[in-house]
Amino acid sequence: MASARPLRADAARNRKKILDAAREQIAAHGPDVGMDEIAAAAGVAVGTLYRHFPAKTDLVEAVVADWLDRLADGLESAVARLATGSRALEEIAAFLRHFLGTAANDMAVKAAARALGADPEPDGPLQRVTTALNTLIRTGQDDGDVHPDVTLADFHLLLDAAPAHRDTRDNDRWLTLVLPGLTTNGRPGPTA
Amino acid sequence: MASARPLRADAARNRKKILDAAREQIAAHGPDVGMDEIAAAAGVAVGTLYRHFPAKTDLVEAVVADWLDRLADGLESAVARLATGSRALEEIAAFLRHFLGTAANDMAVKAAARALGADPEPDGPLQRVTTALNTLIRTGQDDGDVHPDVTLADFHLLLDAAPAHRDTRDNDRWLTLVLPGLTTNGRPGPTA
Amino acid sequence: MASARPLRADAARNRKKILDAAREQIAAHGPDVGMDEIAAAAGVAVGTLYRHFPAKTDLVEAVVADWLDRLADGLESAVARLATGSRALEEIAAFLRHFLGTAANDMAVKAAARALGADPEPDGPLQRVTTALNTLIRTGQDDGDVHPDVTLADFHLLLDAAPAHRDTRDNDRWLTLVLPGLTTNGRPGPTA
Amino acid sequence: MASARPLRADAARNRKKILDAAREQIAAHGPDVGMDEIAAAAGVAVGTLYRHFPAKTDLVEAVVADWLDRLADGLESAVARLATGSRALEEIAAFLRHFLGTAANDMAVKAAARALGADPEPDGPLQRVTTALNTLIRTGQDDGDVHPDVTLADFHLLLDAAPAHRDTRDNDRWLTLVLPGLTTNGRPGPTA
DNA sequence: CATGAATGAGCGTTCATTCAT
DNA sequence: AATGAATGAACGCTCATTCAT
Repeated sequence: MASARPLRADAARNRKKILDAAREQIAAHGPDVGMDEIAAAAGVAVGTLYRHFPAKTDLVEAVVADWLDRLADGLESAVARLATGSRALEEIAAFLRHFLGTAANDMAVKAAARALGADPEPDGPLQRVTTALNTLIRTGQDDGDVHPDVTLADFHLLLDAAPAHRDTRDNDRWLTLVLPGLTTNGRPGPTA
Repeated sequence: MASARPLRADAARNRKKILDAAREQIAAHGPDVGMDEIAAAAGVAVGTLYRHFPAKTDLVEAVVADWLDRLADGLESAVARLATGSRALEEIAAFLRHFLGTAANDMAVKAAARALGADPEPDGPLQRVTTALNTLIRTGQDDGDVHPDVTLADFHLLLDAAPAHRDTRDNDRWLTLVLPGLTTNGRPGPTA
Repeated sequence: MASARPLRADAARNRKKILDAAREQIAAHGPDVGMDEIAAAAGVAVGTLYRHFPAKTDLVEAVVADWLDRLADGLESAVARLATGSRALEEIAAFLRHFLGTAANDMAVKAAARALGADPEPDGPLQRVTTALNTLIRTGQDDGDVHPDVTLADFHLLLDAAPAHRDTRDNDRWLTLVLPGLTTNGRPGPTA
Repeated sequence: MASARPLRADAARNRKKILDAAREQIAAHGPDVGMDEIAAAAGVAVGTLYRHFPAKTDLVEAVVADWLDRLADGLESAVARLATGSRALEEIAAFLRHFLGTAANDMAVKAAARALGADPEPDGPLQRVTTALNTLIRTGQDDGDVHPDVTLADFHLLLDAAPAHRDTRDNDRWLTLVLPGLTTNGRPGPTA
């Protein structure tokens, strides 16, 4: 049972072009870029855009889902690395750093992170992110690195409106400030 | 000799009504609310809005300035309390908590925080905020509580990304996570 | 039976200030200047402006009437000079030249000339202009200078289309082109 | 390879409908008619207006250009007729008469004539008008009919604010009054 | 009477969305 | 299925006019 539509080859190609163009345009000019501009950037007509995404909302959601997919890929790789001796806290830090870097995707990412709090439809990319992140957190806690009261919700809280600066220095500094709160070292908590 | 124009009693009342309505509407529906809606919420006609604020930009800026004014008041009180034995770190925490609470102002506040990085016109409310916050930081560092490498820019970084939730529990949790990074305890830094 | 209202001294002064300001502003920025701008230029508040002229139309009409008054003054002087041997055709030429010069009043004058076709309320300034101009025409025809078929309507026709340039050279050239059609020399007509 | 875009059949039809409606509306109610009114008169939505003419300015310019195009057609036909024995002065008179008749286009024509003094972009309709008119003038001068000092600028002067009456009688009379100034008969000039 | 703040219809323009080609 | 022209509600803003002070 394929998910409703197998999608012809050229249609799939168009879908990708649109998604890429949308990400770029939204990143470059904020979420208020016109549909026409996105269409032009994708090299298609508006009509085509609407054939793939019935409303602007749908397009934005698809961009976010696309982005979450990549995040999930990264996180699952991180989880895999745990088996080869990598330390969970370091992977978490790397994830945060990567998130902020990607967040050069700026405005769109905000909406994306906001979606982190939304309904995680089973098997959706959000579910994969959630699962992988939870694994990292629990492992980090087992290692004694991550503070025992840390949950997924904390990441939501921190990343919801993460600094969308494209300045690496700012991102690094933000990490420096925020990481202690997640660790046993920085916050000798109830369990310590 | 008031600053340029004494402003008639009823005009001043209207100005306040508009500012209040604008804050509420922007908080409720984001910065894209129509001027007509703000006017309706304020119980005046659009023309009146424009008499007081020549362009939407000016209105938003005024809302932000208004909010910064209150922040400055709070911060200066905090600075004053230092003289009576209050501890700077505690005042900083209180300030952050207050900021998040006020930030039920939601979207508008974001713009405000963003303005923290903007040009601090001398004697403007931003200048007052800056000055007071710097005093708190420096005092906290002299107390040995605040990490020596913390600067005003760090607050900008953190507050820019502050969760604009109106949930007190979330706000408290955010503070718990973020505070360690600002202290010598949480982050035994280079100086320690 | 004074014409409805004797008008207090200061009110009369205000009326004049407004009229002058209106002429200047309309001349300078076209007939679309805002009432506020005219009021400001007159040094009064809009309300005062509306007390004197219930609608913008009335103000413009008053400006035109004012201008016609001056024209009438000039024309009546011209008529008076006929008695001392002045030639009517020359006076007509002088009048046209003066009209064009005044027309540096530009846009407003157009409306004025247009009004020349409007209802000439008895004893109004338009009536004076009409009477004097008719006298000049008839005298010029008696002199054998002005073509016998020329009427007041011809002046309306020509002046309606007068170039509202402030360039004297253009005005002189226009006169050169137009004058022959009004004379027996230039147009050896049916009677000649 | 048409000039940039071939334009779909229906789009071209709409463009014409809009241009026609604009000419009519502007003629009827002056250049300040609302875009909505023009759109309604054309039987399209405002958006369509803006698709064809990005700003009101562009629409008005197009109306003028359209009108100049027709003028140019007429003038070039006149020039062509010179070869078949037609007299230049008569063609000039016919042109003026036609201009005034067309000028029932009223207000729009004013702007058009004003444009006559504007930059004659090469190959634009204005250029064609200029060229043809110059030919007529020069030929008329060679014929000994048109006064030797007459130039294109004189036509600009006369037509700039030509009587936009739609009354044929008025137009004929205006021509009668103005023509002598352009001829050697009416104005026995320096050369005569 | 003068003042100037308030009114609100109207304007030019944009843009998500629809639909004829 | 793709195209891009058409739609029309909505927006920010202006300005002649009214009316409380």
